[in-house]
Amino acid sequence: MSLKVYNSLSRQKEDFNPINPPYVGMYVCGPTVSGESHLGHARPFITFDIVYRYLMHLGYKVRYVRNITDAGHFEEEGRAAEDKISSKAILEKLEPMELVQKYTNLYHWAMNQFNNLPPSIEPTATGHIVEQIEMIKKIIADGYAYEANGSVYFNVEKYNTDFSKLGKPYGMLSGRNIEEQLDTTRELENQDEKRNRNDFALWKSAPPEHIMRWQSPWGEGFPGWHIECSAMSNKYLGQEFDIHGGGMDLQFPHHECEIAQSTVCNHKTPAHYWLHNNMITIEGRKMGKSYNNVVKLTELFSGSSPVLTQAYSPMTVRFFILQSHYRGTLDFSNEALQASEKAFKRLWEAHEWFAKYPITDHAGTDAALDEKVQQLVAEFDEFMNDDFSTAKVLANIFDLVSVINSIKDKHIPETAISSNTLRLLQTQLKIFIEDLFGLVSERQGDGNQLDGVLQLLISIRKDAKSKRDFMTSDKIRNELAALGVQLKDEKDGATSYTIA
RNA sequence: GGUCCUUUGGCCGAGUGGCUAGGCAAAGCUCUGCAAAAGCUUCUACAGCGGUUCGAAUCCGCUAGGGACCUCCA
Repeated sequence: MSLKVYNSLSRQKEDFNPINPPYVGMYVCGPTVSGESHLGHARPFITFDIVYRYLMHLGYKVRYVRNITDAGHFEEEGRAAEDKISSKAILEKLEPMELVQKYTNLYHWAMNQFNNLPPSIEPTATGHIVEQIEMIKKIIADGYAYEANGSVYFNVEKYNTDFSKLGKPYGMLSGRNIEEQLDTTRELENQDEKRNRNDFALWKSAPPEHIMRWQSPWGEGFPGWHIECSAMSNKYLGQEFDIHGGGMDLQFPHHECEIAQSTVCNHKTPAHYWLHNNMITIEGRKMGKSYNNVVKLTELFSGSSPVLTQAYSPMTVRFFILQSHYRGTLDFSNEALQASEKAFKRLWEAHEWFAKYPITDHAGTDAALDEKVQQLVAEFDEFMNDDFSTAKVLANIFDLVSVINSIKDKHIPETAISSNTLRLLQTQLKIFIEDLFGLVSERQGDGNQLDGVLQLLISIRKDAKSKRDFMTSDKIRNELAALGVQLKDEKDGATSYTIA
């Protein structure tokens, strides 16, 4: 059974066959670090983290390249105006790299909170100005770009005419017909420099107040919005590579432009498989700056956004995202997040208990149950191979959580299921929950000292209970609960605790 | 205006022709000093209308609602 992925280019699920197995090259569009990451940004990075982890699980050697866009317009609220006053001392002026550093750090912090694996290479746009200029030169030399007032534009019409003959029209990824577009595109600034409305900038001449600028054959300026991904994917993954990922909103024009640029330079469509995650919505609308409905990740984790009734942990969010398919929209609401929070807790507690469960050799007494467990486990791979259906895997895992809890509470004897099946379950749950889904324990603060104190309180409470002194035992339990420590009397007489 | 997508139970969300999705919430029971947790049971939906079919949430058409992209955007 092999992996199938939905390819936006062909609009269907295809067998995944890398160009040069066991190697796989994957490029994912990273963030623009001119502001703080929000919940919407979490989706692609968690989605492609799962893709990355699963490809490695299948034995591929993956080079995962995810860029950081740190070139362009960089302004911080309240500081933008100051910057234009040239007489300011250097430390008072807006230094773009300071912003880049600040938001890059925050972004890395958030990725870490989500337990996303770092990519193999994380190139920056500003670190690849030379490569971008070289690529632009090549596009001009081939006749597909022209200069105007120190800016360079890609000639979309010429590209479309020439490459349509080769079956690669502009718009092939997003399913757009460029001829139809001409009358529907809105009026933009600097249209006069362009020969055609569909043309896009490869290099922009920098006006005097623009603080990020580089020397180029066309004068001082900065690269266009699409060229960096072409230049960096080409450099680190080659002219042709396996997977290109990103959010659906990047399909047009960003990815379309990437295809055009790379195709001119290399005469090849850069990526074989284009994977796009769908958007996170809030009350049915896409989360985005223009809608004024963003929930920043720092607000999400601290609960400080006005739309949040409480804080949600990184694992709750990760679990929430995994419960849906990456190609569908996912609607955010407090109710939905709270459901995920509880569900994740239940899943994790069962997994944590079962992972340490000592299994002794025995045959199973309940063949039907044994078979059901095996079936549920076997389907993990099947579902993941079907375009990364994490939601279905989780549904199966919850069926298994019931089985595990039944064993824990002795509603089902351990011997019902054969030790071989139990061991398989143990192994596979660890692989899928921890290694592939990247879920981790959220328990914090259970250092040795704290644990010792709690064990002491539990022991005092147990003595009180045995003397039927429920006043004392309830006082301990209730006051600990008020402090966020919840005690739980287990079936075997022991008491466990969880810290909120 | 153009292109495309979508509409699943109180909420979130899988699912593309016949078989229980799953989670959360709610109700009952079991367990229990009480509580929490857990287990079992119940709630069995597919926007509306029409068509295709032995059979449709799933395919087709129409109607209505919602959304995305066309502009920086994950």
